[in-house]
Amino acid sequence: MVTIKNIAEMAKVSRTTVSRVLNNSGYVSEDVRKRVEKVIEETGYIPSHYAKSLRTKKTKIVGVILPTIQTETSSRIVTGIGKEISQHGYEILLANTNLNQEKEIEYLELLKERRVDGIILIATNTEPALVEKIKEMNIPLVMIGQEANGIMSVTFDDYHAARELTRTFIKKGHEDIAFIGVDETDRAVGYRRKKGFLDEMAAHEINVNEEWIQKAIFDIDSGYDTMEKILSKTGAISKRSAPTAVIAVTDRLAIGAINYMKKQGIRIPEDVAIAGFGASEITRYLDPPLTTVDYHNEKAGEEAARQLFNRMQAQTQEGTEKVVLNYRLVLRKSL
Amino acid sequence: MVTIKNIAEMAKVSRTTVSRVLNNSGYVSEDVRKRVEKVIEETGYIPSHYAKSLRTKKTKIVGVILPTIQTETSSRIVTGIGKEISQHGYEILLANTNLNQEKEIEYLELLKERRVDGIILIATNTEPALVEKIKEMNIPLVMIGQEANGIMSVTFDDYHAARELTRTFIKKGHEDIAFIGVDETDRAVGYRRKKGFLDEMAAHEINVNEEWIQKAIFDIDSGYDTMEKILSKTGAISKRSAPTAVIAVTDRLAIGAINYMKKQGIRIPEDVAIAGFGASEITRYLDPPLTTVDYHNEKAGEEAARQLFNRMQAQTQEGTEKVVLNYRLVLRKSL
DNA sequence: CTGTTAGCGCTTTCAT
DNA sequence: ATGAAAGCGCTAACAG
Repeated sequence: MVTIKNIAEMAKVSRTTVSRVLNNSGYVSEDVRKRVEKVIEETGYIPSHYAKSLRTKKTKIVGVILPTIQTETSSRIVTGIGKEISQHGYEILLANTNLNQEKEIEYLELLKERRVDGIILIATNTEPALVEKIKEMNIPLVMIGQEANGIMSVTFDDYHAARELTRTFIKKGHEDIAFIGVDETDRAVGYRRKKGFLDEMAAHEINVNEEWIQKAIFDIDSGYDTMEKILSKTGAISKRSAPTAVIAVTDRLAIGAINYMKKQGIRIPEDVAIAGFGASEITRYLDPPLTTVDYHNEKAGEEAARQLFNRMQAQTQEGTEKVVLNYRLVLRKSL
Repeated sequence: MVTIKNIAEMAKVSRTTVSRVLNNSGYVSEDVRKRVEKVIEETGYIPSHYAKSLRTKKTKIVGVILPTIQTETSSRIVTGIGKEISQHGYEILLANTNLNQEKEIEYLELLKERRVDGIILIATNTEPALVEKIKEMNIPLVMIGQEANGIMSVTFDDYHAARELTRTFIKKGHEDIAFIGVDETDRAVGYRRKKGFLDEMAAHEINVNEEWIQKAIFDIDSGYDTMEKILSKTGAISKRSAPTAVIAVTDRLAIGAINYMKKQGIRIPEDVAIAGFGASEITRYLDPPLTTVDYHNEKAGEEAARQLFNRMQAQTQEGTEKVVLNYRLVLRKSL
């Protein structure tokens, strides 16, 4: 592999000079520059980025830790991050935990070993062990999707989105609304969306039927099963014996629920209205098209990258700006 | 940032010794090892991976170039790659071209600059400029999804998958089959799948209606539009005036086509049968569930990683093994 | 405008 | 069993 030293010798200049033409820094006379460039051209020399890093203390890499790349949310966020950072000559080092929470901490260490300039964490939880680890890392880090004390974050306005969505159902005359949620260790998806729903119901003084509030896991089949469970419950509190509407905390859960209902001959939205969260591409093409909440995931990725760069420039570890992105209700025929 | 030198001083040993305990290489007496480990523990020292790379000439990074991460194919492949390489202490450096072909070549240079140990390219074309660039790169590289002379690859058996799928349609009594393809610069998806279709039709001596063979681009709406176009054509060659079946080269195209047909009141599969390729998750949950071809994308990623490691170990740049993965027809109600 | 020198943090002979 | 010395490829004072 040809090095800067070889180039210097061949062009009969010093390594410094070669470095200067490489980086367009300092003075280099035209003819020397030409000579050096010619040699570089001929040899196909490509400078070693990590040798450079050793001196400059900058790897120009940001580590991205995520629970899985196989959701539209994640892949859109990663796309957004990539767009923003590539403009600054940065690249993404990918750390996929495959939903294994322990690996989040492992990967933080790994990324430190790699001396990444910053980290973006697409989080699914805010467990103390994780938060603590992040704080002792001493590397600029921004979290997406969850927020925690003293950590920079870009989050979605889950609470208000859930409230507004719920309000929309209520306005359409629904009172018997079922809710398919997920575990509350996921503060954003599990806790806040549910709280938004409950608070809005309470604000309208509508009783909720506890049996219609169920917890699922993150996949389509679970939406199916959970819907079955809900419909098997009689409405002890409610006037009616079955809900007229369902709010699912993700589009996939909603799709599963719809599948179960269709199988039972329940018409959507005539018999039961439904909505999800996430605005996954397919929701537009479902029959009927699914009402959902668009969170601008790609923007979130871009924004997180911008925040990260801000912090990286500001030499300080102080300040923990948090940005909360807005959302957009996508009203479609399912409601 | 604490370095190996600091540790050495604090433990009153040489850097060499610290290095030895770090890497479990050579002899280190028990008490010295203990002493060093204690200091490492106390200081929270984490060795710099790229400083190590500078000496060892191994970055333990594989670059992954892909057209977009926002398809299930890509994200599954990346997951597969990640699983395989993380077992060897490798990480993924992500290079997302966002469907900009020129960037493929740009990123090859970038990855070389980063001195990645190997590259996996999820390819959408095999243009001469690209192939040439790859060959002069002198870095182990395996291509996924496309194949080219002298380049290692992991590909899907598009040709036979298309033939078998077509045969299945024919066996069910279909002769008037429309085909929604894509541009043939994509040899795998555009050319091979089409060729498989045509050859199988020819083998059964069934005439194809040229007007029912249309070219789309890679999105759902294009499937919709193309289906509209096909149904607007009268069947000049065929006995009937409209196709009784449609083969779309991707699931998304099929979904678009289905949406158009549903809108026209065409029943599936009673009036028109349809199938796609890719086995995207949603196909199971469509109404009716979509017949499709499962290509085991995650396995493809793993396999590509394994091939890459083989090549990286074999010091030679010789040999260009190509593996062709098998597929699985997923027969569902849409056919 | 150009070169000399030193050093980033690590590993690897080669001695001892 | 441990250490000294050299060097990986690059950049950054500092001289001149």
